[in-house]
Amino acid sequence: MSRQPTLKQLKYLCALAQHQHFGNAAKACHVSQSTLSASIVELEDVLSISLVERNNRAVLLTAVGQEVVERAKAILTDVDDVVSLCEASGEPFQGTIRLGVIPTIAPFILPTMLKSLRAQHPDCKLFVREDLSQALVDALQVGDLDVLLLALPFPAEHTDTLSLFEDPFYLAAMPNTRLAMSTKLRTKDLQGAEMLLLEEGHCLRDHALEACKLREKDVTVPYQATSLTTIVQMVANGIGTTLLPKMATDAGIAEGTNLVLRPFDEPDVGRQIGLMWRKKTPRKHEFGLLGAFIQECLDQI
Amino acid sequence: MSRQPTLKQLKYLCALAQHQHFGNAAKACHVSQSTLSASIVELEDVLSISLVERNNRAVLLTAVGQEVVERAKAILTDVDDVVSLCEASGEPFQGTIRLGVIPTIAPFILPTMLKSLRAQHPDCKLFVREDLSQALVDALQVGDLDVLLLALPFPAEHTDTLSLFEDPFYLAAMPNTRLAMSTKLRTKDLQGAEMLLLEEGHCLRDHALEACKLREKDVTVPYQATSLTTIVQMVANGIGTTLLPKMATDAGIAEGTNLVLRPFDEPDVGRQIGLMWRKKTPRKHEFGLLGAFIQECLDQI
DNA sequence: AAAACCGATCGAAATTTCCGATCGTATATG
DNA sequence: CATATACGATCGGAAATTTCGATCGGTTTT
Repeated sequence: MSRQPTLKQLKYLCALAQHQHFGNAAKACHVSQSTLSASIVELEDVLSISLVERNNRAVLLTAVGQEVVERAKAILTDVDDVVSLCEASGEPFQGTIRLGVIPTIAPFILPTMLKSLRAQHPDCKLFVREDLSQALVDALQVGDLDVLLLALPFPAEHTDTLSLFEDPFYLAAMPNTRLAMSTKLRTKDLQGAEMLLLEEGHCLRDHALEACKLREKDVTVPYQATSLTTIVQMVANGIGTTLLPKMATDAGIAEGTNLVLRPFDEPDVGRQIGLMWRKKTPRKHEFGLLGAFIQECLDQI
Repeated sequence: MSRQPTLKQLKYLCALAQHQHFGNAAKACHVSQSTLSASIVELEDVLSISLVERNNRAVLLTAVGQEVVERAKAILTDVDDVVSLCEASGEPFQGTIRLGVIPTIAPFILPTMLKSLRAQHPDCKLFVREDLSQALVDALQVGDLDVLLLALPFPAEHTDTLSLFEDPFYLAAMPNTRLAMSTKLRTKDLQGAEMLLLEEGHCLRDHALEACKLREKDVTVPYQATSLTTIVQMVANGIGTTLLPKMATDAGIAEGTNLVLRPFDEPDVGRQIGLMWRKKTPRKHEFGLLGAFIQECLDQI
């Protein structure tokens, strides 16, 4: 009867697969290199198979090793889910929630939300990570995050989403421009305008293009447009026009400028904001309540 | 940062859930009662929640405890799957195969099969368990068995099946009876005959009823008919008639009697024999080869 | 040729695990 | 009502393990 591998061994193996380097993986696991090395050897011994090829300069996973890593990851997140289940089993908002938020939402919601949360649920520890949608989804799927606040739709397997509210786009332009002065504002009026949008990777960019039926070539991509605030400043300096989510304007992103903010005279020009979590999470109910909580926060703004 | 539960702790919890008794669970895990008790306490400590209620005379699982047990079981079989994956990753038939076989197949195939296996794959360790289909399926799903050899169809979730061969039914009757002497044998001729079949729970019984379009009331259920050999002896003593799978007659189950064995003059009167395994098993390929191997064995009989 | 890097290995120390014995409590028995 | 029995919790010490720093042997870079 051969023994079972240990969770620790599986964890170390996953870390090794991620870092491709014994020393770094060990550091990430807060153990010495010798410990991790021995652990991997022991795992290979228990499974009586070679998982890792330590050739010159590179740490490579065997075919079987890769498969084992995949399964080990799943097992580890399943174990984490058990922990989460227990944490959440008391009243909701008692444990730790690891929340991912995209950069075009975070600055406009988090201040209000964190304040309300501390007031209403002082025992809830909220860990927030701000990153692009794809990075957040990746982190969600490997179990580094519990729930995401982002713009939908965003493709992600093994996840469920909860739509919270519509966030309409406003046109932001200088007062004396054509678009600022037209009687009615339609998306087709944007054709040929000098639109400034965030750089590749921001979902706001994609959703704005889609909502306004624009093509890539209609858009001017400014050098290093990494935040909406930057873009607003550029528009205020007459470089072009842009679209801002209502959320951002409500938060006063255009204060201190003389920009004109105009809603569209058409329905459904905007993006959908919602929550996303792993299908298998044991905390669906709590996250549903979190959604309601976020909606309350918005009403207060 | 709270620590992770250990696989060992989860294993002990599952054993406790199964035995509902600390001492017995400990025995099943080959540890002392104190060890298991402490382990459970530690697990509850790590998860900071009560999993087990030790009231008077009874060990009861908390609601959360039950959920944790479910997940723990899944995790443990996933870990076992990793081990299986590695065992099977070398050449097929090198590791241990835990095979479940139903009682109406086992005695007629296993002798030949085990002999061939030892000859062709001396490194393959075959662990065999003989039980009713439902018990085997249960064992398969919790990971106690790797693959089953049984009669299909048999409903089972999360499993795949591989049909191997048809096993026609033969009528077994005394020479001077109506059914033994009729020119052509049809299933409808069985109406009203005194059919002896195995007791409830044997799938052979159900498949025989279905293949011959018989109802429960057409059948005489003898007291304690637990094996085909017993039934054959009863028929040989003139108590009634029965159906025998060809597999059993080939193995000479009716030798030493003067029973008439007649095939039906109709197609598709029989049962389908096949393999079944968990959908998620990493050893599909190996089990496919096992199926081919079994077919070869049959050709030798 | 020397230095730097990387993973394996070893022995000692620290930690954890495990067991038997015992305790406390609740139930069954006389 | 007293005693016996069954069960799980707890404790202290022994045994097993885990962990670390130091070091080795190999390769690559300088």
